[in-house]
Amino acid sequence: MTVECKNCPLRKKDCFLPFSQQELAFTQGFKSGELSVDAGTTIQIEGSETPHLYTILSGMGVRYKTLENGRRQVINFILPGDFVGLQAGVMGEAAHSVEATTPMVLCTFRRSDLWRLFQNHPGRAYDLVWLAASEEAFLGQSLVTVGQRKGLERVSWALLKLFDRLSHLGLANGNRAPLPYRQQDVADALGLSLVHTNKTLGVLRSRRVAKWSEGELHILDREKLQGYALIEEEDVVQRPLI
Amino acid sequence: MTVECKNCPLRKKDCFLPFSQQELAFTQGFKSGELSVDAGTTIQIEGSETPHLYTILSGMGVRYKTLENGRRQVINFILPGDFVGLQAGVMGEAAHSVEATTPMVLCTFRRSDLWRLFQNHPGRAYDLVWLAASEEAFLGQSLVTVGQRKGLERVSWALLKLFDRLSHLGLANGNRAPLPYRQQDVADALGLSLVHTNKTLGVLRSRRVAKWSEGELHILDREKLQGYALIEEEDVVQRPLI
DNA sequence: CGCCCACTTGAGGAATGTCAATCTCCGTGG
DNA sequence: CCACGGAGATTGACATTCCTCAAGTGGGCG
Repeated sequence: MTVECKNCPLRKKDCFLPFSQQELAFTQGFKSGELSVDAGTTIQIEGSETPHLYTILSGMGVRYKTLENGRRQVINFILPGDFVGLQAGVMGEAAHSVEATTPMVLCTFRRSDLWRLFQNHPGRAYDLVWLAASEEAFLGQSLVTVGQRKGLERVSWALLKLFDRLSHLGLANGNRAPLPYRQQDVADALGLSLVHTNKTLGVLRSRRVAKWSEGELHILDREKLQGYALIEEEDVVQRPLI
Repeated sequence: MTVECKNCPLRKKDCFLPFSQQELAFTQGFKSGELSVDAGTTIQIEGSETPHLYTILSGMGVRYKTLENGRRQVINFILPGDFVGLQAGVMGEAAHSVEATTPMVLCTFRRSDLWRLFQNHPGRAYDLVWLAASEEAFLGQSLVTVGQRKGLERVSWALLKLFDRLSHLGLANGNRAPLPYRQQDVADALGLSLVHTNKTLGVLRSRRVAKWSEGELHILDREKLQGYALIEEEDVVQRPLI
C-alpha cells in the first residue's frame, strides 16, 4: 500500500516545481516501491554499491563520511524531498553514508531504470543535472563555511540554513522549527568539537539570538543571526522533485 | 583557427573515455569557439550569468568563492579537461568565480545549446550528470579534509591529490609535476593561513617527504605523504570529456 | 636601481580541542 | 517502586593548534 505519485504529499508544497501529467506518469512508473526505516538505520554505506535511488518522503537524516581515524564529517542534512543516491547511481559506488536520524519513509527507484530516464525523458534528465549542480553549489557553500568562518559564524550559518530549508518545506511554525539532530551532528558538519559547538550554542542562547533545545530550533533574532553568519541573502527558487 | 574536436589533444589521453563517431560529431557541432586568456584573467564571476560553458583545453586555474569580509575559499583547482560552468548553465548564475592562474585556452559552448544536448544526446546528458556527481564527490572529500584533518594532514592531502590529478593527465614526469599555484591558493583551499601553510610545507620539505618550489611539485616519499594525508586508496576510472 | 610580489621565519595571542566531571532524562531490570 | 546504566547536554580547566603581526629575503621587471 504505497503512496501514488499523484497523491504524493510533497507535490503539494510550493517549494517544488509543478509536475506535468506526463512527468507524473513517468515518475509513477519509475517508482519501484517504498521503504520505511527506524531512526538510526543506515540507508547507504560509503563505498558500497546500491541498487536503489531514493526520494525522501518524510523524516530527516544525515549524509556523512568517516576518516580512518574515526573522525566523522557530516556532508549535509537530509530533509523531505531530497534525492539520495545519485552519486552511487551514476558512479557505481556511494561516496558517503546515509543514516536516518528520525524514522523515515523513502520512495525507491531502481538504479537500472536510470538509463531509461535519460533516453526517454530529457526533462527529467535535466532535472537530475539541476539537482546535482545545486547539491554541488550547497557543498561549495559548506566548504566556505568550514574553511573560512569561525565558530560563532559557522554555528549561526548552520542554524539559519537549516531553519530556512525547513521553513521552505512548510515545516516551520513561525520562528520555530523541528530540529531532531544531536549537537554532535552539527559539530561534525561544521568541523568543530562537540564541546565548542555546545558553548557556541550557549552564546547564541544567552544573547537571545537563537535557542535549540528538545529537538526544536527557535530563531529569536534573525537579523543578528544573519549578521553573525555573514550570509549574503539569496533568492529562493522552486526545485524539481523526482 | 580553432582546434577541431577530432584533433583535440585531450582526446588522446587515456584518462578520458573514448568518443564514438557520433559523439565526436555532436560535440563538434556543440562547440562554439575557443577562448585564450592571459594568466590572472577572471573567466567567470560568482553570481553572474554566463552565456557559455567551457572545457579547459590547456592551462590551470582556480574556482573560488569570496566572503563579504574578504576571506576567500578556493573550491578547487582547475586542470585541463575540466568542465566549467555547468552550475551556471543549469541554475542561471554561477556559484563561484573562476580565474586563470596560467595562460589558458578554453573550448566554449553556448549555454542555449545545452537543452539540445539533453533532447538529442542522452549519452552526453548522462556524462554531464556523471561529471556533476563526480565534482560533488570531490567536494565532499574536500569538506572532510577542511573539516576533520589538521594542518599537516590537509597539506599532504592536497599535494597528493594535485599530484595524482596531474599525473593522470600525463603532466607528471616521474615524481615531479608542474604546480604553478601560489601558496596562498593552497592555503585558501585548505582553510589555513598563508603563514601556517608555509610552515607546514617547510616541515614536509625538511622531512624529505615533498618539496614544492619554483612551480614544481616533487614527491620524495609517497608512502609517508599518504600516511600523513590519511588517504584511503581509491581506484582511478576514466572520465567523460565534453 | 628600486619596487613589488611571493616566500620565509619568529614571537605572541586567540580560537578551538581535549579531558573530565556533572546533570538530566528515560528506559530497563530487579 | 527503585536502582542502575546509557545517551545527550553542560561546564570548567588546561593543552594545542593555528592565526596575526611583523620583519626580512630574494627574484623579476620597469
